[in-house]
Amino acid sequence: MDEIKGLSEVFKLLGEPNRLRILLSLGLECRPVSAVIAATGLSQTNVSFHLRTLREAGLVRGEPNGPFVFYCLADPELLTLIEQVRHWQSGRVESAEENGATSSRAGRSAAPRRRQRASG
Amino acid sequence: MDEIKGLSEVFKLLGEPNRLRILLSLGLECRPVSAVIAATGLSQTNVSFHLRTLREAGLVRGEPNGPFVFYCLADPELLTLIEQVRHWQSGRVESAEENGATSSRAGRSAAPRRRQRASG
DNA sequence: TGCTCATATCAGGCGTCGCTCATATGATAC
DNA sequence: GTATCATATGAGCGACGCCTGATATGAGCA
Repeated sequence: MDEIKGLSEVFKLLGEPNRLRILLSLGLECRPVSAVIAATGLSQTNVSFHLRTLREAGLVRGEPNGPFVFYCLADPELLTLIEQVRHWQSGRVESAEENGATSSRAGRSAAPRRRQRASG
Repeated sequence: MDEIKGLSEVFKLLGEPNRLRILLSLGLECRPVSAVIAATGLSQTNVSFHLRTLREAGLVRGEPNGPFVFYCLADPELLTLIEQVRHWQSGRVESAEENGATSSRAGRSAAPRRRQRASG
């Protein structure tokens, strides 16, 4: 597989808010599905669905224990990476808020050149 | 905005293969759109579309120069973060290839418990 | 064996978004 | 002013994937 494609697939997995919530709810522990449901407030089937996706991608692993299945990160290093991006993003957000006096349009990063649509 | 939602949006932006290709084609330089098109092989309008998305999200900035618009990363730190994840991912890929003797089903991370669908 | 609880899976609906075609706009040269 | 080149934008289509409701399966207990 194309390397960049494979890399983008990791990002894509993390790019779904509820899936990211699920991963972060695990932290560095192994937790039963019910704990993930309680922590995220998502439905059981939705959690199960996302956990399957994460499991098949190799980001988490499931370990049966009696009637429970405990899920944890397959590699704790992933959490470190996520936290690094999180730290970077929070810095951007704070920086953007400091520039908050600009209008919402400017906040959307106006096109580099003046441009008007004739039909506009 | 919900912090995790905001974080997932960064990942989502990076989770689109062509958008990631565009970002990586910039590297640490400011480059005209035409260079991005040449480097990625994507159509002009598709590149422009993605650059707009990246620009509005604040990941890149565009600088007009004569008839050209040069784009670069708004924060070079982003490239560092991407490369870190890339390094992590390539380690996983190599590790998975070393375990390549397993069947494709096992490679897909079988469900934690034996499960058969009666209607299967 | 039947019941309860925990979890997984299936199928379908619907919203999101990547890409294309057509076209508009800005900058420069003649 | 016109032509050319570089780039941006609008609109629409089709693919994708999240979520839900229904249901299946496994484990434990009486």
